[in-house]
Amino acid sequence: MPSRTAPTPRLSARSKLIDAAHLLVRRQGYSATSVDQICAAAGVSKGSFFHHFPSKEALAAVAAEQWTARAEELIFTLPPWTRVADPLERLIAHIDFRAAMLDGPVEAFTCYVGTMVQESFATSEVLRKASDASITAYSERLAQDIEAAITLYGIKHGVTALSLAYHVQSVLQGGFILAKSKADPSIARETVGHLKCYIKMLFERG
Amino acid sequence: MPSRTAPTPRLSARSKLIDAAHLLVRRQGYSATSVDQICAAAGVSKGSFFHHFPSKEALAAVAAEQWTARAEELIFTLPPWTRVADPLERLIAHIDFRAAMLDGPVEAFTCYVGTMVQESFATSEVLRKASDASITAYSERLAQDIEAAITLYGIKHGVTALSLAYHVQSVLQGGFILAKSKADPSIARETVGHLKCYIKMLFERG
DNA sequence: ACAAACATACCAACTAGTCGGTATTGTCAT
DNA sequence: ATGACAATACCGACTAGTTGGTATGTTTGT
Repeated sequence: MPSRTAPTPRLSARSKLIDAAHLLVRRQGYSATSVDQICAAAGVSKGSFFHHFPSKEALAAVAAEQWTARAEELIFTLPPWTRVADPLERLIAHIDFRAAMLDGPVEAFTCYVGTMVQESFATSEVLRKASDASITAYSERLAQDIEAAITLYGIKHGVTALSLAYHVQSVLQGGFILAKSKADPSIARETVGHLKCYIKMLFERG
Repeated sequence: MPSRTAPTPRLSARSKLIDAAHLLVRRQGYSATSVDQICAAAGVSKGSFFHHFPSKEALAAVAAEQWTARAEELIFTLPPWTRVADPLERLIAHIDFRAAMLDGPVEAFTCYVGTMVQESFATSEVLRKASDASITAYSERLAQDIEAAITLYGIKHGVTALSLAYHVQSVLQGGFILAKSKADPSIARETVGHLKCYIKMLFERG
């Protein structure tokens, strides 16, 4: 005799909660997102929530780790241009890719950890560090490609790879804020255009 | 006979509430800041709060206007370099000034409206528009100086004044996020350094 | 049988906002 | 100057609903 309730693939509640956290926090921010909301969006009961996570803060921190993994895959692994041989070409393709992502509803391309750290940097070291880890991982990964491009082509003004990688992060995060305030991603694409222009000038043959 | 209670300069509760909102929202974000907290920080009762403002949202919107006025004065009027004759020199001085501001505790130099819009863009059109108005006002004001510099010296790649002004905003806002995640302003100064480098290259004689 | 996964009912603390009232002010006739 | 009067500024207790988190179970896979 089959059980009444569906077989419910186990361990899925956990990842559904993380997905829901990504979705809701990107849309409303961390504080404005309640545990009940996350549970409802994930289709999971509150008891289940606190079975998997000791607190809302703990879920948010795990969701930050997950966000890093997701970005690594979506931005540094899956796209075909990540296998382009020339590192400068790869870097420019990276910028173009980030610009192309800036389309559709704002909450679909903005950054989970960037949104979260704004509200939590002063009140939760756990969340601040989780956000920092994600941003740092992205920047250090990107710095590898930049470093290779510098080695191959040189760069003006003694710019360092890691510093430029953080600058890329900065322009993206700032672009998200402008896109939010205008409810329109075009301004963010424009700002990333400036970034591309800057990088190309840095690598131009003097 | 003097009255027992102090003369209490009237209308001060209103501005004290606005100041408290700036302080607390920059530190904790909008949602995490309660009306009670704002009242306590301002030394004002809750009854008084709702006498001056119909809602928390309304205070936040008025505080955004006030933030614009404050920025206009602090950044575009008071500093002596705003009277430098050469517009390009003035623009570079502006960037240097913004970089120099990035010092001390993070919540002391970050942006009230940038923080607020992150959480409210999807849930409150009132706050989104109030934030946008502030960011737009800053950018359009800065674009005047950039326009003058372009007229005088020309610029590479057909960059427009307003677009570059928004790029400046973007880098600043992004720098704030990095500073928050690292609990250290130095990374933000570095990113503004890249911005300065970009602008100088754009205006270099070809 | 056993532990992990899930659910429901519940709690104390906190939330934005209301309400009835008091204190302080400026205005104006005297 | 002074007293009457209305308007504005201010106060703190209250409410209805929400918050993160807990306590106590039931279901499920092995």
